[in-house]
Amino acid sequence: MAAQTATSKGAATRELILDRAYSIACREGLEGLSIGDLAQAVGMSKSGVFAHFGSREDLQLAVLDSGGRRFGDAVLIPALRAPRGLARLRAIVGGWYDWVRDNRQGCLIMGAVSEYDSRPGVLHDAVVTLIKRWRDDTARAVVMAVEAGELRADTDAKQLSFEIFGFALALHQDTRLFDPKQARAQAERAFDRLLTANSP
Amino acid sequence: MAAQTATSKGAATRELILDRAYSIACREGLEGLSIGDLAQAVGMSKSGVFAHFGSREDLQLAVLDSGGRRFGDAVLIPALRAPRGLARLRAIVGGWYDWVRDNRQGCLIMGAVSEYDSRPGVLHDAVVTLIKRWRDDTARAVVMAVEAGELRADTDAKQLSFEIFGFALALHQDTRLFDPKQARAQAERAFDRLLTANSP
DNA sequence: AAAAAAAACGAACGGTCGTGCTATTAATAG
DNA sequence: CTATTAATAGCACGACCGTTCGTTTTTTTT
Repeated sequence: MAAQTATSKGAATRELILDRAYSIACREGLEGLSIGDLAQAVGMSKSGVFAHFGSREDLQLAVLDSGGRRFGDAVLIPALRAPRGLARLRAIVGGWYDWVRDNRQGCLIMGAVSEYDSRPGVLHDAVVTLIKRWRDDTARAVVMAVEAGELRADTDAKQLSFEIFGFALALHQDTRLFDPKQARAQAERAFDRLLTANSP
Repeated sequence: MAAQTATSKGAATRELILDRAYSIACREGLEGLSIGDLAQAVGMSKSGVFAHFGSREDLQLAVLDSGGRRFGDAVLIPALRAPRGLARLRAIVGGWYDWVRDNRQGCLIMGAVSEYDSRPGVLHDAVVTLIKRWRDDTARAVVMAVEAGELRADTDAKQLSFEIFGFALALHQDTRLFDPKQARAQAERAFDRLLTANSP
């Protein structure tokens, strides 16, 4: 069978479809993503698109998953290159703030949280898993900063990451509703004040 | 014509419709609210419901407006009975936290923010107006607390209300995604820490 | 009680939705 | 180059969408 190409034709177009689907879902939400619109966006027939996923729900799951990967690649992975401790925590938060700025048309994951937070189902579960992992990563970074002696020893990592999340949510909201630059400045300042309040 | 009844029949059923619409939209969002479902929920015909609003968009606007009134009645108005200053600020935040707890099936306004933050139109504008007023009320309460000497004189009211909003957003999210009681505790603590950090 | 006005109904319209099916075309394997 | 398999198109389906319109029922006014 010899060395098989990395991506067969099918997998390649599936990737293309997911790409368009992601950008539609960023604006319209996962619930606002329709197969007809998506097919038109990629220049295929509805059934052609549909065949790649088997159901709308599976499509939504795949898009959500791709959104999680994008965020990981853009924010979490780069932050892992920063040294453990405060530097890495700053990298996470800074990357996240940049993410909010750069995805001005909407953040898929934030939208998905709103859409599925009170609606049971596989998508709800997927959202919970995504956010939990993300939150845990943040808390872990806090713990390492404590261990490095860069934050007070009695710092509550869960509490701190709760507050960090709050600032990011407020930034996200204000960026879209009001003035992005001012929102960014306020978020930066909020985070800095949080760090000084917890500095040893 | 004599003393007219306060509400004609039409206005009364309109109110009933809005009531059901509100509770549907809390779960499904304003975009997930369909006239057919709504008609079934109130036991009327689709066209009967429709006639009260003239268009779906006007229905959505009316529901959003009713949501704003509900929040005002439940949180903002009661807080005005607290004396100016820190007491009133605490009342606003506490009432808000209670609101998140009591609307477990979802907050209409928070959902609307997500749905329309990046989609231009009358609903976007209505959401912005709603949030802006709400935020200004919070900032005003902060200013009065400063004037009363209960917060440091150099307190930045906009900054503080940004952070308060962040905690409420995080509370909202965690309440639905994770553990409501823990989320509440974290939000309380975050707010308290904020106040102590800014106490004179 | 009769007349006028308001409210609700029922049926239909053109669309779009997700989803099956059956062909047909394109990519891969031998 | 041929045989096999994977990928896509085309079409139709039942369901629901928001909306319109004419009719009927209910409420209000005279």
